[in-house]
Amino acid sequence: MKEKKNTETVYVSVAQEIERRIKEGIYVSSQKLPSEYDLSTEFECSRLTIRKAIDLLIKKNIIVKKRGKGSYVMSQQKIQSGRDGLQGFTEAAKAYGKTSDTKVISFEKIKQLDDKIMTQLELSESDTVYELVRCRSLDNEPMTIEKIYLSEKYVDGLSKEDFNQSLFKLIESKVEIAYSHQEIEAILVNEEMAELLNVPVGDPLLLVNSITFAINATPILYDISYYRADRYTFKNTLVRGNNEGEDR
Amino acid sequence: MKEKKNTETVYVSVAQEIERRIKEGIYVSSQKLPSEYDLSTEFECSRLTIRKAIDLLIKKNIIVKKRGKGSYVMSQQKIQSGRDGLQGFTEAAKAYGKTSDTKVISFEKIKQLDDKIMTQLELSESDTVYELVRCRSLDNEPMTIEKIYLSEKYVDGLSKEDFNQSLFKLIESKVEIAYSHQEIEAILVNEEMAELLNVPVGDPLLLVNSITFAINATPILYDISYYRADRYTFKNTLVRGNNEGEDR
DNA sequence: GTTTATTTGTTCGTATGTATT
DNA sequence: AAATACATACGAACAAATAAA
Repeated sequence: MKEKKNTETVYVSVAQEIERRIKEGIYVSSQKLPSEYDLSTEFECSRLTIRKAIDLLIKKNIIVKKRGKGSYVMSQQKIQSGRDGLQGFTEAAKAYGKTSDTKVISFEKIKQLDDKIMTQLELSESDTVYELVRCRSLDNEPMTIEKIYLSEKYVDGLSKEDFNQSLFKLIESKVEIAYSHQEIEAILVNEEMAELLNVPVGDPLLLVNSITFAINATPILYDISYYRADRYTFKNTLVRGNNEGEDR
Repeated sequence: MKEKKNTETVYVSVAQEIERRIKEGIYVSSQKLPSEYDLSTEFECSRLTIRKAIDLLIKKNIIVKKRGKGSYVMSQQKIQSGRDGLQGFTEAAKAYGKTSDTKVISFEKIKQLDDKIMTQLELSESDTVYELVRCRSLDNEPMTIEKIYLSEKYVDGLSKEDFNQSLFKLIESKVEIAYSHQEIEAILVNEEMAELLNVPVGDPLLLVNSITFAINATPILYDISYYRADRYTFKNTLVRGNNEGEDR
């Protein structure tokens, strides 16, 4: 173990400082930031380093740039599901100052699984698949039910109780998680879900299907999540294209 | 306005070539790309240029990188609402090989507008606001109803017929659009929407509220869109954080 | 209306650090 | 321990968009 901890990379710490100034109100929304050149002088680093720092903040949807004009602080800053990537539930709970809780409802071997899911997981009929059903609550109010399907090899040796904690942490000891594709749609609650989520039948739900992959594009798990629509929304920021590729 | 074609920037054309190879199947999903060094040799440019090209493809969710390992082609490539930023409807239509169509239902001055919306648009009671209601169809099937609220100054001199085309194009002649915040939720269809969208009352809908801003963080328009849930889903890709800033 | 200054965008070259195999 | 590959950082230069003189 070497203790070069603080290293912090210049551009990350510059980004943090700029972000701090925005939060402090030193750089106000709708105000132009100092130019890259000025910032590089102030922070005593190269302009490219400033650019990298600003790129970070653009990725975080805090800043927008315009060629020939300058960099601007973006209006507001919302909590976005998915902004920091996967695993947003517990985070979001923290951000709203709520307690979060995960309960395992069932965990069992599945004999017959939907063909579409099997195909997407790149499994054949001979493979054994497990189904994990969990209920996640905010402030003890059930918010979402998730059904997760994963191949035997990722849950080998694990039992029901192990899944009360972060699923990703468990799986990442076996394989590295890289990204996931998700699809959001709206449906009506059925009896099964109505009971689990404690809402009346006929209420709308947000249904989120997602497939999670490892770095080498191997599908790891298929997740079907049902969110109470009256308590949960997905937030998002779209930035007007920089016209890189094609026209629109 | 001249239409500058590609080739001008090295890293963009490199990115396009790499993307082409992925589409052609030369670089297969789950396969590692050549190293940045090898690519820079092949394309006869600096490694930084390759990195910028790859950064572009990462932003497009086509590639994922892992420090010390390499760059990998991401599995699949889905059409994402919002991938190219705002104004996805017509694009998405094209991608699915469908015809799209926009009809103006109404366009009129509003006297009393919801306080929340007025606040978000940073307008006072004395300001005049217009409401534009449009219906957008795919293959002549109504898909979404959008209610758009904007200040008088952006629609000055325009009449109902002008809005059958792209709203953004119209507005961008007056002010430059930079980004928008959106929020997705699920609701049940009411009678008004049921009729306009031609679906039974009680069906679920995707409700998308969005605020669009100019570069200087001035809110331009407030958009409330209702999407038929049985025909429309939002797709998204979440990438596992690179642990840049804080911990999570 | 043309020129000039400012500001971001792109690209090269070079060097060193860090993670993985 | 060594080779490979990505990450960070510096300096320098010119291009292109924008706004001001």
